[in-house]
Amino acid sequence: MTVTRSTAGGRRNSRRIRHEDLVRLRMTLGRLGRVLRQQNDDGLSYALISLMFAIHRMQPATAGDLAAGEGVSPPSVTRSLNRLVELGLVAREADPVDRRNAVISLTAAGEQERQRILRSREVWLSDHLARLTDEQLHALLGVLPVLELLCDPELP
Amino acid sequence: MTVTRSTAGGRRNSRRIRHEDLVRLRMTLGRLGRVLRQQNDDGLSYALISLMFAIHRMQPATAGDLAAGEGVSPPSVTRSLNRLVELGLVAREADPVDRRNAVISLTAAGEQERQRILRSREVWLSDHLARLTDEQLHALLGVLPVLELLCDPELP
DNA sequence: ACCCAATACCTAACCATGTAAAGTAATCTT
DNA sequence: AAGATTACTTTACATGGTTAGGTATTGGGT
Repeated sequence: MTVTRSTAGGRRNSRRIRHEDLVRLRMTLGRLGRVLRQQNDDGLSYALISLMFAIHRMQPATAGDLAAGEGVSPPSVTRSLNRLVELGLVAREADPVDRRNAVISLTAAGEQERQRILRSREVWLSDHLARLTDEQLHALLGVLPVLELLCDPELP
Repeated sequence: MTVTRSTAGGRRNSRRIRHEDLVRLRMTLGRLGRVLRQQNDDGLSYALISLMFAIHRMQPATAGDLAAGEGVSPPSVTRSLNRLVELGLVAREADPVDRRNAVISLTAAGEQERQRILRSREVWLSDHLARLTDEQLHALLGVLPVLELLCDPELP
């Protein structure tokens, strides 16, 4: 990114973002989400895929962990887990120490599927990123931490 | 997990995006979408709000225009429109020239509501953007066109 | 030892919103 | 004028989110 418009006034709140930019940003982010949701790798829905990745990340995780991690209610996770267990992608067993906990992990098949999806996603994203110039790509990656910060749930 | 893959098919990955970055980008964008969907301005759902903005943008629009614009199927739009008409926010009338077309527009109440939502969204986004440094904010706005390009529906 | 509150998950019922398939009315084509 | 096309709607279904309430397990206070 090479644009370096300096804050001429110097006032901290002069950082006022142009109305139009706000709207545009909001709309674009919303749309991106929709597009990504729709790109579901033939077979599993977005929610299930997302959950599998969460499991992989937190393995071994309890159902509650996953709900918190996904920012979703426990019943929602329970239902999704049921589906994944049915499909043989996920194993759910009782924690021997505290039998209230459901300990969740990917089965071998689940891990395999996860990797397949990963590859497929990469292809998809790569195809889309291919439309960007080098600078654009660089800028996008540079902004990643900012995007992460944006969806970090703090402010209500 | 730091493999850089350069797939066959060639040119597109000559840029060698790091595997890890791809995953991170994908995950972050997905998460952002979820977060934004949840921030619904008390009352109307995300889909309805989004539709209202589309209407405003394309006014006067036909139902088909809106479906295309929202990247959603016609029945989905029809139902959402029904709801908005019920709520008195949207007017639907037959095009006198081609009576197959449903001409859609915001009512006065709809426009008022749209502006209310706009303000509310701005507050939300502003609050979140407030956590960014000046450079981060700048970089984010700079990347906007890139994000727009990303969700532009071309490649299947 | 026993009861009771808290915890962790599940079940049930509901809602929103996406889809595909079939229906209806208007228009266009030949 | 008949049939094809177009634009929207209706219908039926799937997914995934919610809240409310149920069940089993744990652990602390008496």
